[in-house]
Amino acid sequence: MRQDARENRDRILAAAEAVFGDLGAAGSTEEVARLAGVGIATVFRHFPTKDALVSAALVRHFEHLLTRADALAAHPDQTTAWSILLREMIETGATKLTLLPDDANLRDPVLAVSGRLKTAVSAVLRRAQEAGAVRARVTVEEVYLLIRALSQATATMRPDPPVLDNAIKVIIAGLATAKD
Amino acid sequence: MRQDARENRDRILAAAEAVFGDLGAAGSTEEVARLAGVGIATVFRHFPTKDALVSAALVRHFEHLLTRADALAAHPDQTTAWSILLREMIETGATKLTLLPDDANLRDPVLAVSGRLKTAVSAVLRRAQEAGAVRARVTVEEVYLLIRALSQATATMRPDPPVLDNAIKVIIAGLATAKD
Amino acid sequence: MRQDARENRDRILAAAEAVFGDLGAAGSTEEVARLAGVGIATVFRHFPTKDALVSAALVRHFEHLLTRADALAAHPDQTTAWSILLREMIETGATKLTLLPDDANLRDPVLAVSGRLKTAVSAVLRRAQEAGAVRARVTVEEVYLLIRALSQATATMRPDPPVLDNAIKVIIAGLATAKD
Amino acid sequence: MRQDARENRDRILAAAEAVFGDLGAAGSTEEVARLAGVGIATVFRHFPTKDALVSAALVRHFEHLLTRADALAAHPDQTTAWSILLREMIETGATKLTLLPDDANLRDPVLAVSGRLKTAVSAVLRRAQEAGAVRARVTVEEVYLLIRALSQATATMRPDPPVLDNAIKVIIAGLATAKD
DNA sequence: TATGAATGAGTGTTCATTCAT
DNA sequence: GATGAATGAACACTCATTCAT
Repeated sequence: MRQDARENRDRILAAAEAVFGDLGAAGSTEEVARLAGVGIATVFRHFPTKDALVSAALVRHFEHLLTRADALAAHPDQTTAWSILLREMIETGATKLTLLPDDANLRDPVLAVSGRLKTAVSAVLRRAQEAGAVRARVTVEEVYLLIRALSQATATMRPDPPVLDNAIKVIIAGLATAKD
Repeated sequence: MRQDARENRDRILAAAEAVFGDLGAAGSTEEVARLAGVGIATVFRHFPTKDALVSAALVRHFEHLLTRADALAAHPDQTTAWSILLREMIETGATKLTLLPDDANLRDPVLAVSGRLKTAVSAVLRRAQEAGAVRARVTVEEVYLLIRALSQATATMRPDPPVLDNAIKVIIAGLATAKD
Repeated sequence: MRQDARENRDRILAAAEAVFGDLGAAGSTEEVARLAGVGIATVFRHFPTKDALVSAALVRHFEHLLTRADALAAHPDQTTAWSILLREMIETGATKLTLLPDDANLRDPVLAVSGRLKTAVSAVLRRAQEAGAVRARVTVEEVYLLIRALSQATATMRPDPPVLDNAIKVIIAGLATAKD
Repeated sequence: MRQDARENRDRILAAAEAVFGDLGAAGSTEEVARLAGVGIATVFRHFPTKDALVSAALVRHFEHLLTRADALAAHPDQTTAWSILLREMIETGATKLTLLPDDANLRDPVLAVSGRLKTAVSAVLRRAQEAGAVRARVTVEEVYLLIRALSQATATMRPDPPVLDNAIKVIIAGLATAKD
């Protein structure tokens, strides 16, 4: 791939994240092209389908979160690391893009990276549990559900920051104390 | 209104709740008509606009929840009442339909009934606080955000029931212990 | 036909003239029903088709003009009679309703009464020619065209009354002096 | 704009003039597309709205007439020039398209060009008055009403050419002799 | 290879006409 | 005989996707 092509690909992905992050998958492909400053056909040359574009944007986002999770795994204070990761996943809209019609549309690459992400999050979670910040019986499944729920709600409902903050604190407190 | 008309109206509303609950407001009016077993024009005779249809479905849902909240306000054990209400609002998809483009589209009746619902929920919440089941500093705002988030996520992600159950327990525990 | 049925028929026709006179054939049948204070099905019981309704309204209008033309034929001053007839046909919208898609839709009764009207107008015209108020070579065809044109324009463009008045004077003067 | 696009634009405008000229603004956009030999979406790419399409067709027509009026202003015989202009405006359907629902829909460009056209017509009219071919008291308002009326009638009623010709002669004679 | 014009299926909405009450 | 609810075909307009330049 030539360099200008790669640059275009990146600009398109960034635009896609902006557009679909705001509007969900209801955002239009043409809007993505406009924001990226390229023609619509260029978008389709890089991503043969709208679904493919959304998937690629998801992958990009998951890769970024994966990097963060790995970094936080090395944090000296695992209690703090855990709450930072939680907050970031919610606030950066880990799943803004999960509004996809149905999961069957998700391409393999998405499943692959989201699997790796889940593993990384599990690792941070386990350390937090060892540090006593999260109850032992909590699994990554319910944590994921809570993260995705709040993250999606943040994208669609745009709550006041202090309200969101309090809600996150409730979850952190709940994870620390919930009896199974 | 004639009896057959009223029956159709009900069938249309039920269909609308199913369609928009699953797909958000992106669901199509024609799909609603098909599911209700009526012609498309019949839908528009009853609800002059897609917005009006979505609003009416919302109102119906909110009215049902309002009834439940009022009933639970008389429950002998307010701690239990609170957790039942929370669970029901999440599981019956209190806000499945909240994916509306923007709240400005919401007709007055929606605002009216949703206002009354919030008041009723606040009442149950306050009793739960007096019973010590919820921390005093918690406000209805963050509770609402958490409910809507989980309820929306339930509609779009269809988590396994035990996972959802655990997530709800986390929230209940968090509300009981979160420091402000 | 029962008396109430006949009354309904008349109310419907009057409403049709009002609605179609204002909006052309683009006016809606339901609006006619509303204005007449009857149900939509009643309109269709009396006139099986929208075309039939428009035609009937036309006939009514033409019959009224026919009466006027016959009366004016007996007027002592044929020059005055002619200009009165012209003015009335234009101002009452003799052809407001001529915006019909195509004349093929016009039912026989319309053709019949419009033929009789044309004959009556021709008679008044001939007298005006004998009185010297209109040039001999003028035929009823061009007069009709001018009347329908101005009448239609009056309905669709709603000119200021003095402007319309001046335009009518131009036509009357032209008819009196035009060389063939 | 690419050349094929410009060609399509022209074909669409020509089709629009044919369709709306015949049927008034009641003609359908799909019919325009069919006649132009393009897909419906192509029409909307060029003209974002039906109103915009009708307006553009109007502008095209008015611009053509404006050119003619300016040319005729230089004609050596202003009496002849006047009657030529009148005839052309009527026969080419200066206002075929004036059946628009309401003038509020007319975009600024339409108002602009129609204003310039009226000015140009006024100039030719004034010269004709100076040449004695039109009475001094006649204003452009009543001339415009007559032109638009006959032109609209020509479009909707398709009179025999000699009948139309005679009607135009009546108007020309009337303008020359009408007392105010 | 990148562009932007063209496409056709789909969406919300209206309206003449038919049918159950 | 009158009512008003139901119907489906049509219309204006949008959007993911393909094709000529």
